[in-house]
Formats: sequence, C-alpha cells, structure tokens
Amino acid sequence: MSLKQGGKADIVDVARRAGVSISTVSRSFNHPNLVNLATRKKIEKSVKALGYIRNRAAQAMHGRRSGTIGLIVPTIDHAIFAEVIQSFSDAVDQAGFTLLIASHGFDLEREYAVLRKFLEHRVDGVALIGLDHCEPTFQLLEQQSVPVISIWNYEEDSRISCVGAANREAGQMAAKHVLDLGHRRIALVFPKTDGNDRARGRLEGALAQLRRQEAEPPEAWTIQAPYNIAEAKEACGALFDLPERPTALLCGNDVIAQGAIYAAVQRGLRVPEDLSVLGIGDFKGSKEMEPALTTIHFPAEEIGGLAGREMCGLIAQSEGRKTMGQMVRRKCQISLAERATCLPVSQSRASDY
Amino acid sequence: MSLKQGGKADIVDVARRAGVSISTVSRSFNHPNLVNLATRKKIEKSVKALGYIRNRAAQAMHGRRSGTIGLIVPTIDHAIFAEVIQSFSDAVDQAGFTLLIASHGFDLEREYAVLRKFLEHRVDGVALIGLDHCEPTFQLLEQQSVPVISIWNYEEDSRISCVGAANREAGQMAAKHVLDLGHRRIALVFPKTDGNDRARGRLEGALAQLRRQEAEPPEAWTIQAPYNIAEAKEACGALFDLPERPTALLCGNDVIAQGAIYAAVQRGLRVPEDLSVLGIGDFKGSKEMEPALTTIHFPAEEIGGLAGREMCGLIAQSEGRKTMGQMVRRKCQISLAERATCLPVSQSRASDY
DNA sequence: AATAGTAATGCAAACGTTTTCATAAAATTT
DNA sequence: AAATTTTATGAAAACGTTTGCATTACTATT
Repeated sequence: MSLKQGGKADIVDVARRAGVSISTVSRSFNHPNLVNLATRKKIEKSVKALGYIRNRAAQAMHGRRSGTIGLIVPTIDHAIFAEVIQSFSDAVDQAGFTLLIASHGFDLEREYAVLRKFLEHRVDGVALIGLDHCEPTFQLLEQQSVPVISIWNYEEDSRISCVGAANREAGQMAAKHVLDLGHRRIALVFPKTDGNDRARGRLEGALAQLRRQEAEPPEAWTIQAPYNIAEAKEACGALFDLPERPTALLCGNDVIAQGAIYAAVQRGLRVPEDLSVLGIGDFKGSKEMEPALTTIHFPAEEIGGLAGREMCGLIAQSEGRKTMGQMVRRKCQISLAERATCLPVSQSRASDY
Repeated sequence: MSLKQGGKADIVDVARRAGVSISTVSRSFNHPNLVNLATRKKIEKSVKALGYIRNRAAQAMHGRRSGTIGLIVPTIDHAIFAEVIQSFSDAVDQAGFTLLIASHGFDLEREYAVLRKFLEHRVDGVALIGLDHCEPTFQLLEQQSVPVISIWNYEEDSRISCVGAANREAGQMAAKHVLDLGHRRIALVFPKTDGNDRARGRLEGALAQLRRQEAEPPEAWTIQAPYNIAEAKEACGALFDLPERPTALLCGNDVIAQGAIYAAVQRGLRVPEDLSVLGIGDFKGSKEMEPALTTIHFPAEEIGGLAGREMCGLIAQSEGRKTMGQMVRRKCQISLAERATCLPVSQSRASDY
C-alpha cells in the first residue's frame, strides 16, 4: 500500500507515478479518446494506488461547471416537499449533478441569504419553490444570469421559468366539487398565505368559486392552520365546536385534511356522513387512509422530475453563451381524486338540520 | 449601473475599481480587522457596484475548507428521514456550512458512488445513515480521513462515530410491552433488513425478547413490508385474512403501523379491541392519529440536530492536523409512548378465541 | 522517398483566490 | 530627533486543475 498519507494525492503525484505529464492525466479523465489506451491503463493504476480523487473545486475554477445545482425549499420536513425533493434529486443525479439543499422556513429573506451562499459555491443552476420571492432575490438571479427554475406553481406570466400546477385552478376545482355535491355550508381551512403563492392561489381559487355560487363562508368558517397535523387537528376541533357546523370542509392541503378528520373522529363526527372533507395535494398515503381522502391530485413526482430535467436543460443551454437562456414554463395537470370523504349533501346526515 | 455583464466580476475587478490591490480586497473579507476602515468602505462599495460574489471554489483550493458537508441518506421521501435531514440541515446551516444531499435508494453500492462524488467536491465532512456500509465505503473514508458521522443507530463498538438510538433495544422494548399486556399471539411486520441495520436491530431485539418468553411467532406471522403505506396496508391485509389471527401486531415502524391500522379498519377489525398495534419511531402525526398510535418514541429531531453539531465539532477538530479526529458516540434515549392502539389481551375481544 | 496528415504527448499559461513576506507610512517610545 | 513599534498595503508565489499551442513520432498518400 503506497497510499499517500492523508489521502492528499494530487494530479501531479498521479502523473509522476505513471511516468507521464499532468496534461496527459487530466486529458485521460476529460477526453479519454485523446490518450493512448496503454497510457490510460498506467494512469488508472497510478490513480488506484494513490487513492487519488479529483478535485472539482479546481476544475470549477476553469470556467467549467461546478457540477452542482442548488435547491432551496421552505422546509424539507413536509410530505409534499420531501416527495418533490426526492424526484428532483433523482433527476439531476441522473445527469451527474450534485444537489445542494437548504431550507428557509418560509422566510423569504433567508431564502435570499441562502441563494447568495449557493452562488458563492458557483452552483450551475438554482431551483426554488413557488413564484413568491423577494425583489433582491429576483435581482440577484437576473444579474448573475444563473439558470433558475421555480417548482410547484404554474403561472403563464411568471417572472422566472416554472414547472408546476395551477394552484388557483386546484382551489376552484375543489370548491366546485363540494358545491356540485350540493353543499352550501362550507368551511375553509388554509395555511398562512403570505410568501406562499401556492396556498394563496388555492385559497383565492376556492373563494372565487364559492362567491360565484353565493356560498362564501362566514368569517368564523375561514380559518388558518399551519402545515402540521397536530395544529391542524386542534384548529379544526375548535371549528367543530362552534354552534353552527359546516357540512363540508375544504382543506388547503392533505395534511390539514387528515388533521381535520382526526378532529372529527375525536368528536364522534363521522366522515363523510356528518361532514365531507376535501383535501388538496394527494400526498402519499392519502389514498390508503380509511376512509380514503377525496382530494385534488397533484403529480408531485412528475413535477419534481420534470423540473429536474428542465433545470439540466437550462444549464446545458446556458453552456458557454452568457446570453440569458430561454424561459421555460410547464404546466402539469391536476385532477379530482374522488374517494370516500365526500358525500352529496342529500345523503349526509347533516341534511337533517 | 456599472454592473459587469454576466455578473462575472472577480476580485481583480473589485480591486481595480476600489483602487487597491487584490490582497487588500481578499483581506478585507477574511481578516477585516487588518484593513483600514475607509479602505474597507471603498471595497464594499465596489463590491456592491459590481455585484461581486466570492468564489468558494477558488477559496477551497487553498486548503481552506470548502464549507460543505455531505449527507447521504437511503431516501429523502420518508417521514423519518425528512425529519432527521431537516434538523441536521438546520444544525450545520447554523455553523455556516452548506449541505450536499444525495439518496441511494437503500443500495450500498450507490452509497459508495455518491460518497466518491462528494469527496470530489471536497466536502469537509460526511454523514451517513446507519452503520451498515460496504467495505469500500469504510476504506475510502479511512483513507481520506474525512470527518464522518453515522446517524440514527447507536452501537458501542461502531466502526465510525455515531449519534443515534439503540434499535435493538427499541425492538426489545416493543416486544416487552405487548408481552406485558399479556399477548402471546404476536405477529411481526418489518421492512427488509439487508443493508438496513436499523430495521435489523429492531427485528432482532423483538425476536430475542419474544423467544425469551416463548412467544416466537410462526413463520406466517413474520412478514415483510416495504417502507410505504400502500404496500404495508396490503401486506397486513393478507396477514389478517389468514385463518388464524394474532392478537397483537408489532410493526417495524410507524408507517407500517399506520398501514396495518388502515388494513384492519378496512376489514372491520377494531383497533385496539380486536387487535393491538404497536409502532416504532413515533413519527410526526402518530400522536394525533385516531386512535393515537402506541409506539416507541425516537427523538428524531434531537438525533439530527446533535449529529449536525457533532459533525461540525469533528470538522473543527480535524482542522489543520491530519490526524484522524477522535471518535464520538452519542446514544439518544428512546421510550415507550403508550397511547391508544394497544390493550391488555384480557380486555380485548380477541380473548374470546 | 518525400510529403502531408494524424495521434499522442508535454509545456506553460491560465483560472480566482489566499497568504507569506517585504515595504512604506504613521504612531509611539526613547 | 532618532529609533522602534504598529498599522496598512502590495507583490508574488502558491493551490490543483484544464487547455491552447508546440513538438515528436507514426501512418498514409503521392
């Protein structure tokens, strides 16, 4: 074992041991076809013997790509982001990129700070969640003209490239479904909407639809819940304890819906007989719940994977030329997943009221 | 706006514009106290005007740390890992590090490949999940003498530093609980155990305890389920359809437990009256379920955070000196979270058998 | 056999920083 | 007022690669 101590062998050591110049070693990695097979073998042997590992930091200095992509999410620890992160990661991995991840906890100032940090590392591209970002973030992105993509929300006039679904439509679709089932006493439970265009779009879409059919909920029936089962359960519990109870509950996402159902069960309310519950998102496991959750299906995996691939495309495109690459916008289809937590108001016990 | 086109300003541009040498500029970033306040102001102005962003790749070349930590997980998209990733990320973020993440899909060969990739990026440290890794992985780690930490499983004679809980104990604790409740007809549903020391430890611990009290389950009652609600539900469903049914179900983790409960509900079995179900892990949301899941509590957040801090410590320690840093081992306490899904066998309907 | 290509390699100049050493100017001590 | 210390700066040599250009040794063409 003539492994260098500390594993700090560099290309010079490899070259010396193989009896060739460093240019040849470098070439044998980057353009193997330009170097003689026999030489390549020698180099390979030398690499093995020394335990040499290439230094991408040094490569990156030559204007070459760093081979990294930065992904900034509000939080990693939520079913929905975890799924999207996973598929995004798989996609960029496949293209040979390494993923840098950071979360900002729904704080757009921190998002900016993280972006800066990523740029210091010379990421080849940046992916963000949603289209709500602060002005400095947009400016930095433009100024550095780094390939960027927004995941999860689709807007036809987005300021940056995006891959996602139309959250407004989702809200509307959800509202329409419960309205179609005959419900008029409908409550809304949504996450905070500032700095969160996904939630805001959904809420606005739902509200617009309800208004159109004159079923806008009273103030007390429009409540806010964090993205978190425990608190959602509590918030919904409080709602159920009100003297007047809705016949249907529209939830901003499936986690809230799950919390709502638990809160209902806790109070002896039956879903869907006493209360119809509709989620948005179709998280992993929503289909398996008992009763299975009726929800608006978002193709999370598809969105993440597509975003990853588009990201790589954007990077390839920006290769060499400093011209700001093309803008790309991809809309992924959502759909109603009718399952077991919604019932026509006529069939529900609540119609006795 | 005299921003350089393409945002490609470098330290030389900054120096020129500020009318100082590059050494001074560099110093004003790294040792601000060594440079005159007025000069610093000038530089700062120049930086702003040019939109300059430091290049860490170039810094890293000077033997300085890259400021990155690599985290390799089996998968991002599981409640438990998401939680641990989040808290680990927060911890290292706080210390100024940037996180590289990759998943290997429970394939230890891929884990090795990812590790190599990370080392090419000159991460300052590496974190892995669990203590099961392939030999080349261990060798590479040793040879490169890069600070490394294993998360999630604790073993007093681990080959690398670790922060986690004793999974064997967890299994034992779980088994003991159902045995204490008087159950003897106990079934086991666990994930695949190869390359997964967490699951293996739990299973072995449970089995050992059952054997000790002569309640080892028959072959048909020891089933395997992937870490995935849908399939867990299906696998457990098949178990319930067997002619002989257990009175208690020991699940390898909370997701499987949840799947099991859904499968039970689907068949009209009541939990815990007809069947006691015990999980392991205490995932987010397990407490809120109806009925609330009895499980073995793992302090995921604590483990992730502690691991992150220890990782930073290991890195600080390895600073400069090439001597392999100290090994660190931290054991986090687990505990039984008695909730609503287990009943003494005497009170269960199944005791009619 | 002379010439033109082609294949394989090496030399040296980049790349964007940090840091050591040297130096000049200013502040302090004698 | 000279000598010493301190403070602030710059020049230049690293760091570990890649790559354009030059060189040499073959191979194919006439």
